[in-house]
Amino acid sequence: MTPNGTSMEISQTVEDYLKAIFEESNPPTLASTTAIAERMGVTLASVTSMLKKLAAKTPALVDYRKHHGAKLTPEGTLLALKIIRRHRLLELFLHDVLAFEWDEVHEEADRLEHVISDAFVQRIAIALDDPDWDPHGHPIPSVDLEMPQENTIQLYDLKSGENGVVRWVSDRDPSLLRHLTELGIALGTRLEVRSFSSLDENHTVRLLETGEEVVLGAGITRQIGIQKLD
Amino acid sequence: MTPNGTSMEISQTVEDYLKAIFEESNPPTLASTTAIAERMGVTLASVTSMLKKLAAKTPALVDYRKHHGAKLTPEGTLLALKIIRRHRLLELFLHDVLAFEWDEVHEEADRLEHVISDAFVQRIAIALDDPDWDPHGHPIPSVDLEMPQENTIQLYDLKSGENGVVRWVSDRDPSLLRHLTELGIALGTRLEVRSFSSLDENHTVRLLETGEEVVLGAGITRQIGIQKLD
DNA sequence: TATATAATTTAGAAGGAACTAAATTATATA
DNA sequence: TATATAATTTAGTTCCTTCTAAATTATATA
Ligand SMILES: [Mn+2]
Ligand SMILES: [Mn+2]
Ligand SMILES: [Mn+2]
Ligand SMILES: [Mn+2]
Repeated sequence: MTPNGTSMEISQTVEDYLKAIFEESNPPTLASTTAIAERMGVTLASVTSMLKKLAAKTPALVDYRKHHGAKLTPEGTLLALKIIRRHRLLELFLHDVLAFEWDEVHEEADRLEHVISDAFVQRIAIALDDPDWDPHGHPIPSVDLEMPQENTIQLYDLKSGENGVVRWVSDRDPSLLRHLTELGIALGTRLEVRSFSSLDENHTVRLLETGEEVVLGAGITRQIGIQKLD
Repeated sequence: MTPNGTSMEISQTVEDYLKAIFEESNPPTLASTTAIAERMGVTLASVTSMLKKLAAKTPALVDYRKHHGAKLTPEGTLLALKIIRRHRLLELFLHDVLAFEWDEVHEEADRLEHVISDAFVQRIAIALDDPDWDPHGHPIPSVDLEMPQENTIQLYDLKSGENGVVRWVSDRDPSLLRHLTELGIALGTRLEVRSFSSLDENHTVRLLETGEEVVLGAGITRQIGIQKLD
């Protein structure tokens, strides 16, 4: 009997697949084989064979539609949330307690998340006072795996003249995070969109704290989450 | 180019073998296949094939003598020390920072030691102020992999009438550690051997702090390291 | 030295997770 | 609807690590 209440062993690899499928399946859609393969850095063939394995387990961890993709079953979702909780708690712990920069924590957490015990998770959760958000502003599932809700849009979708606060930033690319730090953009930064050019998809944005203006391409504005103001 | 200056990947499994060989080879002796197999909880056949692999690498990590056992080469020794440093720093970190009990840390560290980055090691070393001893009194190799020296004997070898201080305790068996805690034996505890019975190998020991007398079998006295007093 | 016992090695197989190359199915476009 | 292209699956291997069972070598004892 494993900690998740089912009786099966979950390998590190399976944990990573579940997380990838969770992150690729925006509720209505199925996660495509290609998207999973890209995210995991493995071959399409590897993904196919893993999806078949995950679907064949009892209970099934994914619902797999041949040639169309897969989505998590309720059991798979719980396991994914459990790993995401570990990942995000670890990130915050590394950041707040061990003084890692926000561009360093993701990679480290990606390895640690598979080996820490439940006791370890519990202890860092206590040390951090049961937090809701990780260093990139992503919600941390609670002990009973409920996700804190937030209401955000991509900076990309903020219209000219609108104001907002930075609520989350993608953590997949450390160099993006370092770049934002240099620009003076962090969680909580307030800003106003001055203009958008549909030609090159550049936003010109004014940072309200400093008054500075910066020009940001879609490669950046799609990686930033905004809560609208006003 | 890996951090150890050689160009090869070391799997978690190999790391565990190196550690086991290190711990089983008291300098003059070779580590026997049997001892390694027992320590690792694998089959003799598995050990043999791994020893052959480790000896075949360039540079060789072990010096393997068919039918007699193996010992680490200088390269293997450095790798082993590096892992042992991680292990012991982790144990101390778990104990001092995350409030793990001394009987809980070994198992957790045994998993974490293989996945933390050099940056993580460095940061916990700083947080702990570059410590010399782990929670069980074992020496922590320094950054340049030098072992702090200590001069201890097994409590088993302390003679009737002699005094000593507890300097280390084996951490392999959590129940032993909990038992010692209950008896009031910890690192730093001073004691005097009152008597030894060669019939059952029991020591009768007086704890100097409390004056209490306890009877300890060889299964315990061999797992405790003593620095002689006087 | 012969023999029994213990320790070790070899041979063959298996499971998990990945890969490449070939085959198939779906989708987009003419 | 036919065809081209993209996405996915299948088949067959490989690598790593472990295992069991059989064979071999070392050591202890008579
Ligand atoms: Mn992350
Ligand atoms: Mn991961
Ligand atoms: Mn230990
Ligand atoms: Mn280990």
